[in-house]
Amino acid sequence: MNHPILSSSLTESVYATLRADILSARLDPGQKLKIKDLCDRLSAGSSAVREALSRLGSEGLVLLEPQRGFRVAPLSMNELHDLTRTRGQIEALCIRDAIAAGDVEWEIGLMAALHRMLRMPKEVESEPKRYSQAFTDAHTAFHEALVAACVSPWLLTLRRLLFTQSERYRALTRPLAEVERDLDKEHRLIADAALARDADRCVALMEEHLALTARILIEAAAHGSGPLSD
Amino acid sequence: MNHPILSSSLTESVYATLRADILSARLDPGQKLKIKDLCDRLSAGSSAVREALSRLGSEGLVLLEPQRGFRVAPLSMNELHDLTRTRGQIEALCIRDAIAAGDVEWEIGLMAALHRMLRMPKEVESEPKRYSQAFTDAHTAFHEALVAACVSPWLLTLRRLLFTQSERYRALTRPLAEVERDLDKEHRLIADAALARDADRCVALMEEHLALTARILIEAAAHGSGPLSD
DNA sequence: TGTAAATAAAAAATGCATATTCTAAAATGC
DNA sequence: GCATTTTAGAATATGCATTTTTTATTTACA
Repeated sequence: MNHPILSSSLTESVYATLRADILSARLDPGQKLKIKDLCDRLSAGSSAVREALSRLGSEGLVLLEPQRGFRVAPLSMNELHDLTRTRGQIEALCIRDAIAAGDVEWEIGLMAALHRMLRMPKEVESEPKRYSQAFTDAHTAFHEALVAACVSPWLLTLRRLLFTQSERYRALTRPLAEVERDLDKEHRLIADAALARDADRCVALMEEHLALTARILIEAAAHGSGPLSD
Repeated sequence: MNHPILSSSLTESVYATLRADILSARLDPGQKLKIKDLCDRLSAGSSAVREALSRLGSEGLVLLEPQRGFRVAPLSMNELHDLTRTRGQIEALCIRDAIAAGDVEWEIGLMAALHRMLRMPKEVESEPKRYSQAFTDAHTAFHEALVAACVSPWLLTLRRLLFTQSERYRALTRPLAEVERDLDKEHRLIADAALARDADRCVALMEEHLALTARILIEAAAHGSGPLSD
Protein backbone atom coordinates (compact mmCIF):
# COMPACT_ATOMS: atom_id res chain seq x y z
CA MET A 1 0.00 0.00 0.00
CA ASN A 2 3.06 2.22 0.01
CA HIS A 3 3.68 4.18 -3.15
CA PRO A 4 6.36 6.77 -2.60
CA ILE A 5 6.13 9.40 -5.30
CA LEU A 6 9.15 11.67 -5.28
CA SER A 7 8.67 15.37 -5.51
CA SER A 8 10.10 18.72 -4.53
CA SER A 9 8.69 18.97 -1.04
CA LEU A 10 7.63 16.24 1.33
CA THR A 11 4.11 17.57 1.43
CA GLU A 12 3.91 17.32 -2.35
CA SER A 13 4.90 13.71 -2.28
CA VAL A 14 2.49 12.82 0.51
CA TYR A 15 -0.23 14.64 -1.38
CA ALA A 16 0.50 12.85 -4.63
CA THR A 17 0.65 9.44 -2.97
CA LEU A 18 -2.59 9.90 -1.08
CA ARG A 19 -4.29 11.28 -4.15
CA ALA A 20 -3.26 8.33 -6.27
CA ASP A 21 -4.42 5.89 -3.59
CA ILE A 22 -7.84 7.52 -3.43
CA LEU A 23 -8.29 7.75 -7.19
CA SER A 24 -7.33 4.15 -7.76
CA ALA A 25 -9.68 2.98 -4.98
CA ARG A 26 -6.83 1.52 -2.95
CA LEU A 27 -8.34 3.53 -0.11
CA ASP A 28 -11.99 2.79 0.51
CA PRO A 29 -14.64 5.51 0.20
CA GLY A 30 -15.70 6.75 3.62
CA GLN A 31 -12.68 5.26 5.31
CA LYS A 32 -11.27 7.16 8.24
CA LEU A 33 -7.85 8.66 7.69
CA LYS A 34 -5.98 8.75 10.96
CA ILE A 35 -3.16 11.22 11.01
CA LYS A 36 -0.84 9.03 13.01
CA ASP A 37 -1.33 5.97 10.83
CA LEU A 38 -0.56 7.99 7.74
CA CYS A 39 2.53 9.49 9.37
CA ASP A 40 3.84 6.00 10.03
CA ARG A 41 2.94 4.59 6.65
CA LEU A 42 4.31 7.51 4.66
CA SER A 43 7.11 8.22 7.12
CA ALA A 44 6.31 11.91 7.36
CA GLY A 45 5.46 14.36 10.11
CA SER A 46 1.98 15.43 10.99
CA SER A 47 2.43 18.81 9.34
CA ALA A 48 3.02 17.33 5.94
CA VAL A 49 0.17 14.83 6.21
CA ARG A 50 -2.25 17.37 7.58
CA GLU A 51 -1.42 19.85 4.84
CA ALA A 52 -1.81 17.25 2.13
CA LEU A 53 -5.18 16.21 3.53
CA SER A 54 -6.33 19.82 3.63
CA ARG A 55 -5.57 20.20 -0.02
CA LEU A 56 -7.32 16.99 -0.93
CA GLY A 57 -10.21 18.33 1.10
CA SER A 58 -10.83 21.37 -1.05
CA GLU A 59 -10.40 19.18 -4.11
CA GLY A 60 -13.34 17.14 -2.92
CA LEU A 61 -11.44 13.88 -2.55
CA VAL A 62 -11.31 14.00 1.22
CA LEU A 63 -14.03 14.99 3.62
CA LEU A 64 -12.89 17.06 6.56
CA GLU A 65 -14.96 17.34 9.67
CA PRO A 66 -13.61 19.94 12.12
CA GLN A 67 -12.29 18.40 15.30
CA ARG A 68 -13.19 14.98 13.97
CA GLY A 69 -10.52 14.40 11.45
CA PHE A 70 -10.45 13.37 7.84
CA ARG A 71 -12.07 10.60 5.84
CA VAL A 72 -12.05 9.54 2.22
CA ALA A 73 -14.95 11.22 0.45
CA PRO A 74 -17.78 8.73 0.00
CA LEU A 75 -19.18 7.63 -3.34
CA SER A 76 -22.84 7.25 -4.10
CA MET A 77 -25.22 6.46 -6.91
CA ASN A 78 -26.73 9.89 -6.63
CA GLU A 79 -23.38 11.55 -7.01
CA LEU A 80 -22.51 9.29 -9.92
CA HIS A 81 -25.65 10.39 -11.74
CA ASP A 82 -24.98 14.04 -11.07
CA LEU A 83 -21.32 13.78 -11.91
CA THR A 84 -21.98 12.04 -15.20
CA ARG A 85 -24.52 14.60 -16.27
CA THR A 86 -22.47 17.61 -15.21
CA ARG A 87 -19.30 16.28 -16.72
CA GLY A 88 -21.14 15.72 -19.96
CA GLN A 89 -22.21 19.34 -20.02
CA ILE A 90 -18.74 20.66 -19.28
CA GLU A 91 -17.00 18.30 -21.70
CA ALA A 92 -19.45 19.48 -24.34
CA LEU A 93 -18.46 23.10 -23.84
CA CYS A 94 -14.77 22.20 -23.98
CA ILE A 95 -15.15 20.01 -27.06
CA ARG A 96 -17.06 22.63 -29.05
CA ASP A 97 -14.43 25.17 -28.12
CA ALA A 98 -11.57 22.91 -29.05
CA ILE A 99 -13.06 21.86 -32.36
CA ALA A 100 -13.70 25.49 -33.25
CA ALA A 101 -10.23 26.67 -32.31
CA GLY A 102 -8.05 23.59 -32.88
CA ASP A 103 -5.12 23.85 -35.24
CA VAL A 104 -2.86 21.24 -36.81
CA GLU A 105 -0.81 20.86 -33.65
CA TRP A 106 -3.98 19.97 -31.79
CA GLU A 107 -4.88 17.33 -34.35
CA ILE A 108 -1.43 15.81 -34.14
CA GLY A 109 -1.47 15.81 -30.35
CA LEU A 110 -4.85 14.10 -30.32
CA MET A 111 -3.79 11.40 -32.76
CA ALA A 112 -0.61 10.77 -30.82
CA ALA A 113 -2.47 10.49 -27.51
CA LEU A 114 -5.01 8.12 -29.04
CA HIS A 115 -2.35 5.90 -30.52
CA ARG A 116 -0.37 5.76 -27.28
CA MET A 117 -3.48 4.82 -25.31
CA LEU A 118 -4.48 2.07 -27.75
CA ARG A 119 -1.06 0.48 -27.48
CA MET A 120 -0.91 0.62 -23.69
CA PRO A 121 -1.65 -2.65 -21.86
CA LYS A 122 -4.79 -2.17 -19.78
CA GLU A 123 -3.61 -4.37 -16.98
CA VAL A 124 -0.48 -5.83 -15.48
CA GLU A 125 -0.07 -9.20 -13.82
CA SER A 126 0.99 -7.71 -10.49
CA GLU A 127 -2.41 -6.10 -10.01
CA PRO A 128 -5.11 -7.92 -11.96
CA LYS A 129 -8.69 -6.63 -11.87
CA ARG A 130 -7.37 -3.13 -11.94
CA TYR A 131 -6.40 -0.76 -14.76
CA SER A 132 -2.66 -0.39 -15.09
CA GLN A 133 -1.19 2.94 -14.10
CA ALA A 134 0.28 3.29 -17.57
CA PHE A 135 -3.12 2.91 -19.21
CA THR A 136 -4.77 5.24 -16.71
CA ASP A 137 -2.19 7.92 -17.42
CA ALA A 138 -2.55 7.49 -21.18
CA HIS A 139 -6.32 7.62 -20.86
CA THR A 140 -6.12 10.85 -18.89
CA ALA A 141 -3.74 12.27 -21.47
CA PHE A 142 -6.12 11.35 -24.31
CA HIS A 143 -9.02 13.20 -22.75
CA GLU A 144 -6.72 16.15 -22.09
CA ALA A 145 -5.53 16.15 -25.67
CA LEU A 146 -9.09 16.10 -26.98
CA VAL A 147 -9.87 19.44 -25.40
CA ALA A 148 -6.35 20.90 -25.40
CA ALA A 149 -7.32 23.51 -27.97
CA CYS A 150 -10.08 24.91 -25.80
CA VAL A 151 -9.32 28.59 -25.34
CA SER A 152 -10.61 28.85 -21.81
CA PRO A 153 -8.26 27.92 -18.96
CA TRP A 154 -11.10 28.08 -16.48
CA LEU A 155 -13.27 25.73 -18.45
CA LEU A 156 -10.37 23.31 -18.60
CA THR A 157 -9.87 23.65 -14.86
CA LEU A 158 -13.48 22.73 -14.23
CA ARG A 159 -13.22 19.82 -16.65
CA ARG A 160 -10.15 18.49 -14.90
CA LEU A 161 -11.88 18.75 -11.55
CA LEU A 162 -14.79 16.63 -12.72
CA PHE A 163 -12.54 14.23 -14.59
CA THR A 164 -10.62 13.59 -11.40
CA GLN A 165 -13.82 12.86 -9.52
CA SER A 166 -14.94 10.48 -12.25
CA GLU A 167 -11.69 8.58 -12.03
CA ARG A 168 -12.74 7.19 -8.67
CA TYR A 169 -15.85 5.66 -10.19
CA ARG A 170 -14.06 4.53 -13.32
CA ALA A 171 -11.54 2.64 -11.22
CA LEU A 172 -14.42 0.55 -9.90
CA THR A 173 -15.72 -0.54 -13.30
CA ARG A 174 -12.75 -2.70 -14.06
CA PRO A 175 -13.09 -5.30 -11.27
CA LEU A 176 -16.65 -6.07 -12.31
CA ALA A 177 -16.13 -6.37 -16.04
CA GLU A 178 -19.47 -8.04 -16.55
CA VAL A 179 -20.44 -5.92 -19.48
CA GLU A 180 -17.94 -6.40 -22.23
CA ARG A 181 -16.99 -3.09 -23.55
CA ASP A 182 -14.99 -1.92 -26.51
CA LEU A 183 -13.25 1.01 -24.90
CA ASP A 184 -10.79 1.33 -27.74
CA LYS A 185 -13.55 1.71 -30.28
CA GLU A 186 -15.35 4.30 -28.17
CA HIS A 187 -12.23 6.42 -27.95
CA ARG A 188 -11.41 5.99 -31.60
CA LEU A 189 -14.85 7.18 -32.66
CA ILE A 190 -14.59 10.21 -30.39
CA ALA A 191 -11.22 11.15 -31.87
CA ASP A 192 -12.51 10.61 -35.41
CA ALA A 193 -15.45 12.92 -34.85
CA ALA A 194 -13.18 15.57 -33.38
CA LEU A 195 -10.75 15.39 -36.29
CA ALA A 196 -13.69 15.55 -38.71
CA ARG A 197 -14.72 18.73 -36.86
CA ASP A 198 -18.14 17.27 -36.24
CA ALA A 199 -18.83 18.84 -32.86
CA ASP A 200 -22.36 17.52 -32.46
CA ARG A 201 -21.32 13.95 -33.12
CA CYS A 202 -18.27 14.23 -30.92
CA VAL A 203 -20.33 15.55 -28.01
CA ALA A 204 -22.94 12.83 -28.49
CA LEU A 205 -20.29 10.13 -28.50
CA MET A 206 -18.68 11.56 -25.41
CA GLU A 207 -21.98 11.59 -23.58
CA GLU A 208 -22.54 7.99 -24.57
CA HIS A 209 -19.02 7.15 -23.42
CA LEU A 210 -19.61 8.67 -19.98
CA ALA A 211 -23.08 7.20 -19.66
CA LEU A 212 -21.79 3.70 -20.34
CA THR A 213 -19.30 3.86 -17.48
CA ALA A 214 -22.10 5.01 -15.22
CA ARG A 215 -24.44 2.31 -16.46
CA ILE A 216 -21.96 -0.46 -15.72
CA LEU A 217 -21.73 0.64 -12.11
CA ILE A 218 -25.45 1.17 -11.74
CA GLU A 219 -26.26 -2.29 -13.08
CA ALA A 220 -23.65 -3.82 -10.84
CA ALA A 221 -25.19 -2.08 -7.87
CA ALA A 222 -28.62 -3.35 -8.87
CA HIS A 223 -27.25 -6.88 -8.73
CA GLY A 224 -25.85 -6.20 -5.31
CA SER A 225 -22.23 -6.57 -6.32
CA GLY A 226 -21.35 -2.89 -6.30
CA PRO A 227 -19.68 -0.99 -3.49
CA LEU A 228 -21.99 2.03 -3.71
CA SER A 229 -24.50 3.38 -1.26
CA ASP A 230 -27.81 5.11 -2.13
CA MET B 1 -6.59 44.84 8.95
CA ASN B 2 -7.53 42.39 11.67
CA HIS B 3 -10.87 40.68 11.25
CA PRO B 4 -11.22 37.84 13.69
CA ILE B 5 -13.92 35.49 12.48
CA LEU B 6 -14.89 33.02 15.15
CA SER B 7 -15.29 29.40 14.24
CA SER B 8 -14.95 25.86 15.49
CA SER B 9 -11.23 25.45 15.01
CA LEU B 10 -8.46 27.99 14.84
CA THR B 11 -7.56 26.93 11.34
CA GLU B 12 -11.13 27.57 10.26
CA SER B 13 -11.05 31.06 11.58
CA VAL B 14 -7.69 31.86 10.04
CA TYR B 15 -8.97 30.45 6.76
CA ALA B 16 -12.15 32.50 6.86
CA THR B 17 -10.33 35.70 7.77
CA LEU B 18 -7.75 35.32 5.05
CA ARG B 19 -10.38 34.39 2.52
CA ALA B 20 -12.45 37.45 3.30
CA ASP B 21 -9.38 39.67 3.10
CA ILE B 22 -8.49 38.33 -0.32
CA LEU B 23 -12.02 38.50 -1.72
CA SER B 24 -12.52 42.06 -0.56
CA ALA B 25 -9.18 43.13 -2.00
CA ARG B 26 -7.80 44.15 1.36
CA LEU B 27 -4.84 42.01 0.40
CA ASP B 28 -3.25 42.98 -2.89
CA PRO B 29 -3.09 40.51 -5.78
CA GLY B 30 0.36 39.03 -6.14
CA GLN B 31 1.36 40.09 -2.64
CA LYS B 32 3.68 37.78 -0.77
CA LEU B 33 2.15 36.08 2.25
CA LYS B 34 4.82 35.56 4.85
CA ILE B 35 3.98 32.89 7.35
CA LYS B 36 5.50 34.70 10.29
CA ASP B 37 3.72 37.97 9.59
CA LEU B 38 0.39 36.19 9.37
CA CYS B 39 1.09 34.31 12.59
CA ASP B 40 1.66 37.59 14.39
CA ARG B 41 -1.28 39.38 12.83
CA LEU B 42 -3.75 36.56 13.35
CA SER B 43 -2.14 35.39 16.58
CA ALA B 44 -1.95 31.78 15.50
CA GLY B 45 0.75 29.16 15.10
CA SER B 46 2.40 28.32 11.83
CA SER B 47 0.46 25.07 11.43
CA ALA B 48 -2.88 26.80 11.41
CA VAL B 49 -1.75 29.49 9.00
CA ARG B 50 -0.03 27.03 6.71
CA GLU B 51 -3.05 24.79 6.59
CA ALA B 52 -5.38 27.67 5.84
CA LEU B 53 -3.10 28.81 3.04
CA SER B 54 -3.01 25.31 1.58
CA ARG B 55 -6.75 25.23 1.38
CA LEU B 56 -6.94 28.66 -0.20
CA GLY B 57 -4.35 27.36 -2.61
CA SER B 58 -6.48 24.61 -4.09
CA GLU B 59 -9.38 27.03 -4.18
CA GLY B 60 -7.34 29.20 -6.49
CA LEU B 61 -7.22 32.23 -4.23
CA VAL B 62 -3.62 31.73 -3.21
CA LEU B 63 -0.69 30.72 -5.35
CA LEU B 64 1.68 28.27 -3.78
CA GLU B 65 5.19 27.80 -5.04
CA PRO B 66 6.99 24.88 -3.40
CA GLN B 67 9.86 25.97 -1.18
CA ARG B 68 9.08 29.56 -2.02
CA GLY B 69 6.01 30.21 0.00
CA PHE B 70 2.60 31.61 -0.73
CA ARG B 71 1.30 34.69 -2.48
CA VAL B 72 -2.11 36.11 -3.22
CA ALA B 73 -3.24 34.85 -6.62
CA PRO B 74 -2.74 37.59 -9.20
CA LEU B 75 -5.52 39.12 -11.25
CA SER B 76 -5.28 39.88 -14.94
CA MET B 77 -7.32 41.15 -17.85
CA ASN B 78 -6.94 37.82 -19.58
CA GLU B 79 -8.30 35.95 -16.63
CA LEU B 80 -11.15 38.42 -16.26
CA HIS B 81 -12.18 37.76 -19.84
CA ASP B 82 -12.00 34.04 -19.42
CA LEU B 83 -13.72 34.07 -16.06
CA THR B 84 -16.59 36.19 -17.33
CA ARG B 85 -17.18 33.97 -20.31
CA THR B 86 -16.93 30.72 -18.39
CA ARG B 87 -19.07 31.93 -15.56
CA GLY B 88 -21.68 32.99 -18.08
CA GLN B 89 -21.76 29.48 -19.50
CA ILE B 90 -22.05 27.82 -16.11
CA GLU B 91 -24.63 30.26 -14.78
CA ALA B 92 -26.64 29.58 -17.93
CA LEU B 93 -26.70 25.85 -17.23
CA CYS B 94 -27.70 26.47 -13.62
CA ILE B 95 -30.40 28.97 -14.51
CA ARG B 96 -32.04 26.75 -17.12
CA ASP B 97 -32.03 23.92 -14.64
CA ALA B 98 -33.46 26.03 -11.86
CA ILE B 99 -36.20 27.52 -14.00
CA ALA B 100 -37.18 24.07 -15.23
CA ALA B 101 -37.26 22.52 -11.78
CA GLY B 102 -38.10 25.45 -9.50
CA ASP B 103 -41.17 25.21 -7.29
CA VAL B 104 -43.03 27.76 -5.21
CA GLU B 105 -40.47 27.64 -2.42
CA TRP B 106 -37.80 28.59 -4.90
CA GLU B 107 -39.84 31.56 -6.14
CA ILE B 108 -40.38 32.75 -2.59
CA GLY B 109 -36.72 32.35 -1.70
CA LEU B 110 -35.69 34.32 -4.75
CA MET B 111 -38.10 37.17 -4.06
CA ALA B 112 -36.97 37.33 -0.45
CA ALA B 113 -33.30 37.41 -1.38
CA LEU B 114 -33.94 40.12 -3.97
CA HIS B 115 -35.85 42.26 -1.52
CA ARG B 116 -33.24 41.91 1.20
CA MET B 117 -30.48 42.87 -1.20
CA LEU B 118 -32.35 45.93 -2.48
CA ARG B 119 -32.82 47.21 1.04
CA MET B 120 -29.22 46.66 2.11
CA PRO B 121 -27.01 49.78 2.19
CA LYS B 122 -24.25 49.34 -0.40
CA GLU B 123 -21.65 51.13 1.67
CA VAL B 124 -20.93 52.17 5.22
CA GLU B 125 -19.17 55.33 6.38
CA SER B 126 -16.35 53.40 8.05
CA GLU B 127 -15.13 52.05 4.72
CA PRO B 128 -16.20 54.27 1.85
CA LYS B 129 -15.33 53.29 -1.71
CA ARG B 130 -15.96 49.68 -0.84
CA TYR B 131 -19.10 47.56 -0.85
CA SER B 132 -20.41 46.89 2.63
CA GLN B 133 -20.10 43.38 3.94
CA ALA B 134 -23.85 43.27 4.46
CA PHE B 135 -24.53 44.09 0.83
CA THR B 136 -21.89 41.67 -0.40
CA ASP B 137 -23.45 38.87 1.63
CA ALA B 138 -26.94 39.72 0.41
CA HIS B 139 -25.67 39.87 -3.16
CA THR B 140 -24.09 36.45 -2.82
CA ALA B 141 -27.30 35.11 -1.31
CA PHE B 142 -29.34 36.52 -4.19
CA HIS B 143 -27.26 34.77 -6.81
CA GLU B 144 -27.45 31.59 -4.76
CA ALA B 145 -31.20 31.87 -4.49
CA LEU B 146 -31.56 32.36 -8.22
CA VAL B 147 -30.10 28.93 -8.95
CA ALA B 148 -31.12 27.19 -5.72
CA ALA B 149 -33.56 24.97 -7.57
CA CYS B 150 -30.88 23.57 -9.85
CA VAL B 151 -30.92 19.81 -9.39
CA SER B 152 -27.20 19.30 -9.78
CA PRO B 153 -24.99 19.73 -6.71
CA TRP B 154 -21.87 19.54 -8.85
CA LEU B 155 -23.04 22.26 -11.19
CA LEU B 156 -23.73 24.43 -8.17
CA THR B 157 -20.29 23.66 -6.80
CA LEU B 158 -18.69 24.80 -10.03
CA ARG B 159 -20.85 27.91 -10.07
CA ARG B 160 -19.83 28.80 -6.53
CA LEU B 161 -16.18 28.35 -7.40
CA LEU B 162 -16.41 30.80 -10.27
CA PHE B 163 -18.58 33.18 -8.30
CA THR B 164 -15.94 33.32 -5.60
CA GLN B 165 -13.26 34.11 -8.14
CA SER B 166 -15.42 36.84 -9.65
CA GLU B 167 -15.87 38.43 -6.26
CA ARG B 168 -12.27 39.57 -6.30
CA TYR B 169 -12.80 41.49 -9.52
CA ARG B 170 -16.18 42.81 -8.44
CA ALA B 171 -14.65 44.24 -5.29
CA LEU B 172 -12.47 46.41 -7.52
CA THR B 173 -15.32 47.94 -9.51
CA ARG B 174 -16.65 49.95 -6.61
CA PRO B 175 -13.64 52.24 -6.00
CA LEU B 176 -13.69 53.39 -9.60
CA ALA B 177 -17.39 54.11 -9.90
CA GLU B 178 -16.93 56.11 -13.08
CA VAL B 179 -19.63 54.34 -14.97
CA GLU B 180 -22.92 54.88 -13.23
CA ARG B 181 -24.69 51.67 -12.95
CA ASP B 182 -28.14 50.66 -11.88
CA LEU B 183 -27.27 47.43 -10.13
CA ASP B 184 -30.67 47.23 -8.48
CA LYS B 185 -32.43 47.33 -11.80
CA GLU B 186 -30.15 44.68 -13.30
CA HIS B 187 -30.91 42.31 -10.48
CA ARG B 188 -34.61 43.05 -10.52
CA LEU B 189 -34.84 42.26 -14.22
CA ILE B 190 -32.98 39.00 -13.75
CA ALA B 191 -35.33 37.94 -10.96
CA ASP B 192 -38.37 38.97 -13.03
CA ALA B 193 -37.26 36.85 -15.96
CA ALA B 194 -36.65 33.87 -13.69
CA LEU B 195 -40.05 34.17 -12.05
CA ALA B 196 -41.64 34.51 -15.49
CA ARG B 197 -39.88 31.25 -16.36
CA ASP B 198 -38.28 32.90 -19.36
CA ALA B 199 -34.95 31.06 -19.37
CA ASP B 200 -33.57 32.62 -22.52
CA ARG B 201 -34.17 36.15 -21.29
CA CYS B 202 -32.85 35.36 -17.85
CA VAL B 203 -29.64 33.93 -19.26
CA ALA B 204 -29.20 36.88 -21.59
CA LEU B 205 -29.68 39.34 -18.75
CA MET B 206 -27.23 37.46 -16.59
CA GLU B 207 -24.63 37.51 -19.32
CA GLU B 208 -25.14 41.24 -19.73
CA HIS B 209 -24.86 41.66 -15.98
CA LEU B 210 -21.53 39.84 -15.87
CA ALA B 211 -20.22 41.55 -18.96
CA LEU B 212 -20.92 44.97 -17.51
CA THR B 213 -18.81 44.32 -14.44
CA ALA B 214 -16.00 43.18 -16.70
CA ARG B 215 -16.39 46.19 -19.00
CA ILE B 216 -16.09 48.64 -16.12
CA LEU B 217 -12.76 47.16 -15.12
CA ILE B 218 -11.51 46.90 -18.68
CA GLU B 219 -12.31 50.51 -19.42
CA ALA B 220 -10.70 51.61 -16.20
CA ALA B 221 -7.57 49.68 -17.14
CA ALA B 222 -7.57 51.32 -20.57
CA HIS B 223 -7.50 54.71 -18.85
CA GLY B 224 -4.60 53.57 -16.72
CA SER B 225 -6.50 53.75 -13.45
CA GLY B 226 -6.97 50.04 -13.00
CA PRO B 227 -4.86 47.70 -10.91
CA LEU B 228 -4.70 44.93 -13.50
CA SER B 229 -1.81 43.55 -15.45
CA ASP B 230 -1.93 42.22 -19.05
C1' DT C 1 36.47 51.62 -12.41
C1' DG C 2 32.58 48.87 -13.58
C1' DT C 3 30.62 44.36 -14.01
C1' DA C 4 29.96 39.83 -12.71
C1' DA C 5 30.77 35.71 -10.20
C1' DA C 6 31.33 33.71 -5.68
C1' DT C 7 30.56 33.60 -1.05
C1' DA C 8 28.56 34.69 3.32
C1' DA C 9 24.72 36.22 6.10
C1' DA C 10 19.85 36.73 6.74
C1' DA C 11 15.32 35.50 6.16
C1' DA C 12 11.88 32.41 5.21
C1' DA C 13 9.78 27.94 4.33
C1' DT C 14 9.44 23.18 5.72
C1' DG C 15 9.34 19.47 9.05
C1' DC C 16 9.06 17.46 13.64
C1' DA C 17 8.32 16.41 18.70
C1' DT C 18 5.56 17.68 22.04
C1' DA C 19 1.75 19.92 24.59
C1' DT C 20 -3.00 21.00 24.70
C1' DT C 21 -7.80 20.46 23.59
C1' DC C 22 -11.46 17.97 22.12
C1' DT C 23 -14.28 13.65 21.06
C1' DA C 24 -15.94 9.24 21.90
C1' DA C 25 -16.28 5.22 24.43
C1' DA C 26 -16.02 2.66 28.71
C1' DA C 27 -17.05 2.49 33.44
C1' DT C 28 -19.42 3.89 37.37
C1' DG C 29 -23.27 5.37 40.00
C1' DC C 30 -28.23 6.43 40.39
C1' DG D 1 -31.57 0.82 32.12
C1' DC D 2 -30.35 5.63 31.69
C1' DA D 3 -27.46 9.38 32.80
C1' DT D 4 -23.02 11.08 34.40
C1' DT D 5 -18.17 10.79 35.07
C1' DT D 6 -13.84 9.07 33.83
C1' DT D 7 -10.39 7.76 30.63
C1' DA D 8 -8.17 6.68 26.41
C1' DG D 9 -7.49 8.07 21.92
C1' DA D 10 -7.28 11.37 18.40
C1' DA D 11 -7.17 15.94 16.41
C1' DT D 12 -5.35 20.47 16.79
C1' DA D 13 -1.84 23.89 18.00
C1' DT D 14 2.81 25.51 19.19
C1' DG D 15 7.65 26.50 19.18
C1' DC D 16 11.78 25.08 17.71
C1' DA D 17 15.15 22.65 14.54
C1' DT D 18 16.46 22.00 9.81
C1' DT D 19 16.82 23.05 5.08
C1' DT D 20 16.32 26.09 1.33
C1' DT D 21 16.03 30.53 -0.90
C1' DT D 22 17.06 35.19 -1.19
C1' DT D 23 19.75 39.19 -0.32
C1' DA D 24 23.97 41.55 0.60
C1' DT D 25 28.76 41.75 0.50
C1' DT D 26 33.12 40.80 -1.08
C1' DT D 27 36.44 39.60 -4.47
C1' DA D 28 38.17 38.67 -8.98
C1' DC D 29 38.54 40.02 -13.67
C1' DA D 30 37.97 42.86 -17.83
